[in-house]
Amino acid sequence: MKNQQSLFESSPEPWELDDQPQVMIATVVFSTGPSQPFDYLIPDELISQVVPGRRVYVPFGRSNRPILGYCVEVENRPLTSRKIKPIKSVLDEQTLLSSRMLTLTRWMADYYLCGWGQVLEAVVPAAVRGKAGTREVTLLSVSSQVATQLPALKLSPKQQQALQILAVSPRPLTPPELAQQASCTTAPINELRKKGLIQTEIRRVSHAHFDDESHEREQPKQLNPDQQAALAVILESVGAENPVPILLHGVTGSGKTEVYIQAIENVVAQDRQAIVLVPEISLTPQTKQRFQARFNQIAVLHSHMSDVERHWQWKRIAAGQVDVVVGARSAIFAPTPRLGMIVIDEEHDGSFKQDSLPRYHAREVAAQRARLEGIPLVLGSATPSLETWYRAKSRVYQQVAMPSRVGNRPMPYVRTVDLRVEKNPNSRGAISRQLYLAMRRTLQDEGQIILLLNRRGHSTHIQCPACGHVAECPHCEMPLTLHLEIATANCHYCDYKIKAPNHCPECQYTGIRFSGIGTQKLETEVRAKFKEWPSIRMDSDTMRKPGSHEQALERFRSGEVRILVGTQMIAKGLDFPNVLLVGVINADTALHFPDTRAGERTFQLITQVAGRTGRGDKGGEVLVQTLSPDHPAIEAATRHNYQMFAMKELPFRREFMLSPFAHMIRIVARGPQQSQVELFLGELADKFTQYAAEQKLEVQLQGPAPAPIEKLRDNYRYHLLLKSVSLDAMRRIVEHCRTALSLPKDVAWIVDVDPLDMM
DNA sequence: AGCACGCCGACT
DNA sequence: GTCGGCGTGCTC
Repeated sequence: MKNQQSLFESSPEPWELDDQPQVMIATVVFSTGPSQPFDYLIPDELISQVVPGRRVYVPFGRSNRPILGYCVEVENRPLTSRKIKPIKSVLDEQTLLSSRMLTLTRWMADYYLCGWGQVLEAVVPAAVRGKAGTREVTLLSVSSQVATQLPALKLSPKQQQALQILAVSPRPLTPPELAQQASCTTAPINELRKKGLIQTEIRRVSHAHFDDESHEREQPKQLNPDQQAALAVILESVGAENPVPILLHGVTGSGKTEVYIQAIENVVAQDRQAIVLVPEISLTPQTKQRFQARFNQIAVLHSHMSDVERHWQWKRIAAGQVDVVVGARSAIFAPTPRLGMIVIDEEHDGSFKQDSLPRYHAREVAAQRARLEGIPLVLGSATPSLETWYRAKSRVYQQVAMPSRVGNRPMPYVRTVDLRVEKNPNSRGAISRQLYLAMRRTLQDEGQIILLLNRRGHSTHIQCPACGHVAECPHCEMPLTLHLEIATANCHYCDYKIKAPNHCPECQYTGIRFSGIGTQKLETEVRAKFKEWPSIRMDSDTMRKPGSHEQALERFRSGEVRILVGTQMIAKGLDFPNVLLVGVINADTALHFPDTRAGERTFQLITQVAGRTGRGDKGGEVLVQTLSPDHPAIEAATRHNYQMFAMKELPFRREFMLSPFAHMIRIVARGPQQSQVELFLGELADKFTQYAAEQKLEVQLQGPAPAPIEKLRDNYRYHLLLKSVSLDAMRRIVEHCRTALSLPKDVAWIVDVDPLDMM
């Protein structure tokens, strides 16, 4: 590797090179420990096995303890450094990463400031690394040579018989099989192996098999002119040399999925594969069915998959047997051998950003992968991220719009309900008079209703009216949420829970108050007000069991359930034509978060959930309850006006040097002692400033300041924001300071490049 | 990340 | 005197 620090002071002069013996050297990276690459000598006998993308055991450190690393490069070059150790052995028979995937992961390590090995560990599923569902078997056979001279051999009776049986066996046998057939123990068999009369082959076999159920097939749908135009743009770039990513900006219900599918059909017809990324919660049976009905070989990668199946699917994909891979974030790493297109549906969705190491954004990784493979990337959304929108406006990306719904259905009519003036004594609770009447009307018209409330639990606030005491998590100092069904007060940031208090723990007053509304309380209110209509609640509390999601949606689809209450998991992708009313209980929940993306998130959530109605012939309407009906994000969402939202939001982002006008790196430090954490991050900030000045790097520093979640699981948290037009400048600073500052005993810090979440 | 090396305090 | 505390620094 070029960037590896040499143990020698200088590399040999050109005239010395001829005399240097050329040797095979492998560059190896590790998933733990030091993040820089290390060179190892490849022994002659391993030359054919040591291949980039396979794992190797190498001696490491003074004690030469064997550790596992990824070979990322093999090179024939003169032996320059004195200290080079040989590779011990090779673990994988097959390459885990193609050279393109190695390039991609290398880019990720550079971009997201983490070790290459750490990236590889995240990209290759644990199930694949652990070879889940496979087993090593020993297969015995007799070589044809030995078989011909069989009668001439002098052997003990048992050995004679075992050898005879093996010689006539149509397939190789395992030792226990042979022992059974020859009715002997493995002892005589081992004797034969020792004598070299039996050939031994050790093979890894898979026991897993997952049947491809046959699926009902569907024919391509007729496209409307907008869809045809969009498809044409995408297909044009399928054949292009270096296609530019395409933003498919289509309103909810405009038929984006059909466009993706027909584009992918074209790719598959050319014997290439496609990857389709969808948000975590959109990975529903409907999504799966939709693709299964149109493609022969698809792999759906979801989080509730067993290790054995995950490994099996990975192998199928790597073998080129899969045409379309559908999955959440990590499906971007699917080992498709001839990738022809990447589609990201709902590209604005926050679940494409990983919140653990490496903190990548699948959209950015996809853009990079598409670039490396020279293939189109299609980004679809009704509410594009401002990053993507801005790139499209600046002609970095191409844009196609689908401004109307399929079948020329109108967009649903959206009204706001101003909660500030709503003071009807009949409507105490979460449902305003107006929403109540609309619900009544909808139910009488045989329609279905979706109610969105983005807070789970029963009551979000537990406070004593006598002394003012608020029930808080002792580990996170955040208010506890009452969960009435199990009579507990839970922390939503860690797993702390206590029995629901019936008196104040401070002053013993027995009238402790539960206020603030969650989905659970809303459900109770709905049941009380609409006794005769069945309802169902979907949030992470009720959808815990595998299959419960499917079951709940099926009950709603069938019409058995008329009212669906839920958190944001019901805001996306659902396509039920009989939903005639959507109610947003509180549009402001996300609005007042101390986060620069609060407006964007609110706009997206309202627009998305509003899109769940008006999908049939009976139209649809949306009621948005809010305390701030004049907020630009809410106003834009009620008018289905993305442009209006973007034009309000972009100048703000420009002024405050926020994405997409600048890059940001967020540093979060945490530790059990507040002063220590604060002090450390202060020192780090000083180091940053100092180095930036030294190197004349234009970087803006904000903080250190307490993070919005100041304490989490007994750890105090502080953060520091770096902003700059040049991501490279910031990366250099962080990289430099990472080594220049020693870390106090129990303080840890993380680096988040292009953060989405500021909590 | 581990692990060796090293430079100081309480024991046989 | 030496056993072992954990504070630095190196690992191809």
